[in-house]
Amino acid sequence: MSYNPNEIEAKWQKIWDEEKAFEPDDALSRKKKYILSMFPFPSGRLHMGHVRNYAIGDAFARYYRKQDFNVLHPIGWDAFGMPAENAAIKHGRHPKEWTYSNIDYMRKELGALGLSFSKTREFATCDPLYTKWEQEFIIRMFEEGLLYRESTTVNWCESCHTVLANEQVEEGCCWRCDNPVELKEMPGYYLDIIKYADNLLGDLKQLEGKWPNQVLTMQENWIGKSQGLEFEFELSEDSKAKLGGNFEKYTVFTTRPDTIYGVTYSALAAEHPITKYLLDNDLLDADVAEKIVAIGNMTEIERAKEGKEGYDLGLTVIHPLTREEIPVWTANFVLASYGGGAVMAVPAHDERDFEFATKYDLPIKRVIAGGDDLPYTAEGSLENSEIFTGMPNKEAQKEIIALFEAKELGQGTTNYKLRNWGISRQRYWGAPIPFVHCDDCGLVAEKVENLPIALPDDVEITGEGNPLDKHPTWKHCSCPKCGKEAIRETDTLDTFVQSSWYQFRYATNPNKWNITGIDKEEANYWLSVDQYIGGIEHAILHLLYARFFTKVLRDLGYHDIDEPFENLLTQGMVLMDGAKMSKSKGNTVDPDALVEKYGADTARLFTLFAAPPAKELEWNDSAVEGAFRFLKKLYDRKAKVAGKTLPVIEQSKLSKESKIARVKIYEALQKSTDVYEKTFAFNTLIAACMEALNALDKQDNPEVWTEGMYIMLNLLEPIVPHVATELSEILFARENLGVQLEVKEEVFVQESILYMVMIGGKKRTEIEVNASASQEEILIMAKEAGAKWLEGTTVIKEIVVPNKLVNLAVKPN
RNA sequence: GCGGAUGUGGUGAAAUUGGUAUACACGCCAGACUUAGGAUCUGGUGCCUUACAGCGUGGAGGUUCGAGUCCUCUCAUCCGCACCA
Repeated sequence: MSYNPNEIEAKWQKIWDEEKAFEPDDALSRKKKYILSMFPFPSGRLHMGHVRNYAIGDAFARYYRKQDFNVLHPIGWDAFGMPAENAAIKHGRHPKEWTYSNIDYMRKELGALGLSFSKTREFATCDPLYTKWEQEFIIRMFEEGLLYRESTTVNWCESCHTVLANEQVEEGCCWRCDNPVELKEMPGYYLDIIKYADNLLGDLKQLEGKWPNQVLTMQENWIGKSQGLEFEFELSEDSKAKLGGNFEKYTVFTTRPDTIYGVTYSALAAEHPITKYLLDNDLLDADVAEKIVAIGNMTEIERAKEGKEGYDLGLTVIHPLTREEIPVWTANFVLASYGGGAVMAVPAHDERDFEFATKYDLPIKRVIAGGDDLPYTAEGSLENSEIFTGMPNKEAQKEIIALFEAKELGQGTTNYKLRNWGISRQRYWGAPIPFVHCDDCGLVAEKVENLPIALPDDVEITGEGNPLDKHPTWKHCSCPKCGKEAIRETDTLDTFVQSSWYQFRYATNPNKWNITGIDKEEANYWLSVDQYIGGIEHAILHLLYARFFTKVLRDLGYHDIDEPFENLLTQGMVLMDGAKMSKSKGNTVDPDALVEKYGADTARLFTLFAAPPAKELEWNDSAVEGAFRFLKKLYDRKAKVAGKTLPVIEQSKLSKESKIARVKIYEALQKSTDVYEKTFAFNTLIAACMEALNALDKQDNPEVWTEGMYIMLNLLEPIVPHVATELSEILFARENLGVQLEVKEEVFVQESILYMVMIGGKKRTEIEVNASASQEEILIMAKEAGAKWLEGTTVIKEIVVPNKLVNLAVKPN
């Protein structure tokens, strides 16, 4: 009978289902592996990126199950989010109905791929039982002062009608819809991720070698720690008067305190309170005011493109050390969001300050020696710096901070580029933020016993405004504290909040899901995730948030884990004609059609064979055919197998071809451990199996065939589970899938070895040498064989690399 | 500009970590079987050569008996961040 993947795959999927083959052991006593592929958003259909992601994860899970680990390999649905609301607007479907019906369809698609997921631990993040615990965490964070509400300038996406976190803005545009982001002043909820910045940065060290370097450096840069001096500029008396006595001083931050004597002006952001005061009180020329307002309305990206622009504010401050009066400007390159929105400017030693000073003809004072050209930003000794003159600048940085601290003028401090995580979204399809606004009590957390605060089903979704806010009754409630009439918060949580703790939810036994969010003992047993697999696009977003949440939940006592994901594999994209597959480009391959035509095993085999997992995968229809051909051949060779168990083979009686076949088989077995535990190069393991099958085909010993198939099916089971299990069932009653296979060293012992003979570094000839030959004997043979090339030369060095080659270094006579 | 990667046949890619470069697969060429084949099987396939030889891992140097692998410089491509004071 020929290979019929659809029949075989349906059969085994049913059996695995009935056997509950992939549920983890609740005993928590065995050694464990937690294998996790990033969960999908239920968009409607799987795409090839999903197939790749889950094929990789499934290979790990099945491999470790065979190694007798207790394996947790769960799947769920990242189910809240904009597209559900867009579907509601476009097709009039309720987000909940849309989401759950998509989940039902995609669950079937995953099933058809034969993925070994736990069925009992599946959930969707929009399940009320998930929301309930998430809201509890949020309230706990509020109680601990990690969550606060504040009105500030936010990133606003007009197309999504919602606020975005800094991490969700890519080159000034919305990460989801690519619409340019606007700045808007509005209230929102924030998680104090900056409080954990140092912890998040420091723990990256634990991940070195286990996470891709690229991801580690991206996170490091994103956190953006810098150390320096923070001090205050006192306004001159005239300036204080001009500002109506409302301001005395303002704070600036510098990483270059060594250049403090080179300060020739100070610059404020357009959003700085002093700038605003001047604008609000008409204290600037009308045309200047207009231009400053225009700057304030630009995004940071737009400002960067504009080039340096600024205006004299007509104010002066006092230099803290020299007591000189220094002019104050506003400048478009000063960021409101960093370092207090004000800087000291040292044009001689900073490129931006230099460019600005040159443009506006501001003084430039050199204070670091070195080089001829300004700005000079490298190391050097101080000059024009009073008592610090002559001191190396590195040393001066410390000394000057010490001086500021001694005189109580400022202090050494640390700044981060990382901004606090804005988690409120003005959308319906999300987890409600569990707070209430009370006229008397202010912002009050909902009582934990009232959780979950569920979404109302009867909403009208038009795309205009927040449906929760417009709902006639939902937001009206009583204050959890005083009982008076109050208004429920209508913002919902960023969907990245859900994906920040789902790894803990899977670890909690489903029979406890209604009594606890995270079971501490189970979390401590299962976490960290031993192997996490997902796309590089989450290098900052999800992976930073999930690390943050893990640390916060640890500190709140929910578990004792420091890092959620021990090992990270970032898979490459699936491409077609060199471009990312996308519906709009029309270059997609439909997984359903692929499975229908060739079967899931071919889809999985091709995906793992065509490229190493971290690299981009270029789709190739004929290579898919090639993968299918290999499986057909494998299936066909079942006729060659004679025994039902692993035979004992007498090596010495085998033909040369049979010996080679055994070597190839055992090489593949050796490779397997390496691939799953170190290199993740599934493509090379598959290649090794192909080589083994080719070598088996060149001989006809039934015992060698039996041994070969016995081992090879075991090795291939994680990759092509259906056909491997089917053949194992037919040939070996599946006995070969459960055993620990051992490498037989005698297979690699050779009676004679082929040595390459190199003369003068060039490959010249080969010699066949008895395995027991001594080094001297080998050299004599090599010289005989290479006599032709040794004529007229003297051998000056003889190298014998055991089992490989002889190299004779020569010089002409 | 800063940071991270990657450069190997016509293509996707290997190379036990310093030891016969191009395994495995796709494609291509030839042949077999066929009424036919976009099916299957067999053989061939880095470049230049009739052959011997020579040349070949982006480029230029270096270390070494020996370099795809180590060092220095350089070029190209991709990705991320981007006025962070």
